[in-house]
Amino acid sequence: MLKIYNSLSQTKLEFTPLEKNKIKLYACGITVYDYCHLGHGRQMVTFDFLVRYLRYRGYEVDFVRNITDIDDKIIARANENGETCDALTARFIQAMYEDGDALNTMRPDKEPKATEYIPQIVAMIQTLIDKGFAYAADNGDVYYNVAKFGDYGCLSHQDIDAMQAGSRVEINTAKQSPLDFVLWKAAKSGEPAWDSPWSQGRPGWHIECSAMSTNELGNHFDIHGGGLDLKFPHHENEIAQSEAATGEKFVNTWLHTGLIQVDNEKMSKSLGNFTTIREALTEYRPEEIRYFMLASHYRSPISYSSSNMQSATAALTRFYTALRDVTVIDELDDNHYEARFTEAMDDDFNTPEALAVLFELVREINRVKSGDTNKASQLAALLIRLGDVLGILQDEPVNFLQDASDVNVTEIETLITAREQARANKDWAESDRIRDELTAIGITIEDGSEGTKWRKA
RNA sequence: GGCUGGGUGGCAGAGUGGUUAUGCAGCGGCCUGCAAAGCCGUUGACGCCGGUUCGAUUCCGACCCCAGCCUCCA
Repeated sequence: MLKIYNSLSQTKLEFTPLEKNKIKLYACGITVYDYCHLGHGRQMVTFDFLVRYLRYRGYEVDFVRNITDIDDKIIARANENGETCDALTARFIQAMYEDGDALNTMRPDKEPKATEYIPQIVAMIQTLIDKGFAYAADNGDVYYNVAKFGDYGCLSHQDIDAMQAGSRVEINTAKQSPLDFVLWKAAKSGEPAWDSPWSQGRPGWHIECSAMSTNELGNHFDIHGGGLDLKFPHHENEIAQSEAATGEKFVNTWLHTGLIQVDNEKMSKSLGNFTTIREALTEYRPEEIRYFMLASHYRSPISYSSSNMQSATAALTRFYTALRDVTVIDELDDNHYEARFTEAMDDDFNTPEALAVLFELVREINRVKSGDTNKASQLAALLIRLGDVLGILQDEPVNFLQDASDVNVTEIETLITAREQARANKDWAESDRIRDELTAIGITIEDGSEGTKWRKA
C-alpha cells in the first residue's frame, strides 16, 4: 500500500489516484536566469526517482514541470548582460537540460513555458476578476484579494491575521492588503510585455503555475510538488487562484522536498552559498551526487559537505565491488528482497530504508559469490534492476571503480605487471615498494585468485 | 512573535511501546607473503524534565536547542 506524506493534512496517507492506475503530477520548475544549483538538483532527482518508482509500481504517470521564462529577475539579468530575455532564457534552459541529464534524471513528459501560456493566464485572471477574487489597480496591475478566499492558509497552516502581524512585505499602495499578491504586472518601458485587458504587461509568478498545471492536467489532479521553500506563499497562492477560478478542488497531495544546507544554512541564491550542479560535477561524479541525495529521506534537510560526499563514494564503491566479476543473468522469479524494497518505497519513498535492503542484497551476493555463482548472478541482476528504480548502479562496475577519466591506465598496468613478476619471485620488498608507488598515485590494489585488480582509492 | 519540521551510537541516517536498521569508522577472528576486498563476530544511541504504562528512544505535556517559512528562492 503506497503511502505519501501530504502537506495539506500533515500526515502520511494511503495514496489513491483520481483515475485508476494513472497519476497526474506537477512539479514547480525553475526560473531560468542562472545555472541550476544543487538545491534544484535535489528537486530534480527527487521527482525523478519518485516518477521512476511510481512507474515501476505499475502506474501511468503524467509528469509536468514548468519553466518560468519571464519574471523580474530574468529581466534584470538580461539588462545586466545587455542581451534579450529570450537569449538569456534559451541559454539557461539548455544548461538546465545538460545538468538534469548529467544527474541521470528523465525529462518531464511536458514542460510548459510561461510565455507560451499567456492567453490561458489572462483568461484565468479575468475569471478571478469576474468572480470577485481579484481586482485591477489604477496602475495596470491586477491583484488577488486574499481576504476573499476563505481557505487561505490551509497549506501553510497559518491564519491571515498572524501572517499580517509578522508581515515584512513592503508597502505597496496599489494593494488593498499587504497579503494581496500580483497576478498581472504592468510593464515599464522597454520590458517584455503582452496584451491584456488591464495593461501591457506580464503575468505574476504564482498565476503561471495555476494556469499551466490546470491546462495540462485538469482542474483537479493528484500530486503537486516543489521545494519546501515554495510552500508559502507560492503554493498557497496557487490553491487560492486555482480553486477560486475553477470552483473545484485543485490538488489532492502536496509534496515538498527538503532543502540542501551548507554549514547549517539553506543553500540559496540570496545567501550566495550555493554550488551549481556543474561546479559540483567537476569535483564529484553524477552518481555520487545522486547517491548523496538518496541517502536521506526526501523531506529531510541534507548537508552538502565533503564528508557526506565521501560517504556516498564509499557506499557506491561497496555496491560496485560486489557487482564486479559477477556475470549478470536472468534473475529468480520471487524473493523477499524486492518485497522489502517495495515496502520501504511504499512508505513515503523511504530511500534510506530501500538502500539498506540493497546493502543486504550486497552482503548476500558477496557471501555466495565464490560458491554459488549462479545465485550470485541472479541476485546481481536484481540489485541492478532495483538500483535502476533509484537511478543508480547502471554503470559497468569497472568503469565506476577505475574511473579511467583522470588516471593513467597504462602506467598502472605496467606497475601491476612488474609487481606480479616480483611476487612470482617472492620478492616481497619490491612487490610492496610497487604497491606503495601505486598508493601514492591514488590506486588501491587487491590480489585475488583471478589476479590483481585495482581501483581508485 | 506566529506557523512548519527536527534533535538517535565517533560520523551519516532509518525505525520501533518490550526484540539486528543500514553505510562509513572502531574492536576480535577467518582469508592474504603482508595488504586490500570480502565474510563471521562485536563495542556503542535515542536533547532535558515530568506524565501515562508492567515497560518509552518510541505516546502525552512543559522546557532547551537547530533548521525552514512568514520578502524572491527548488
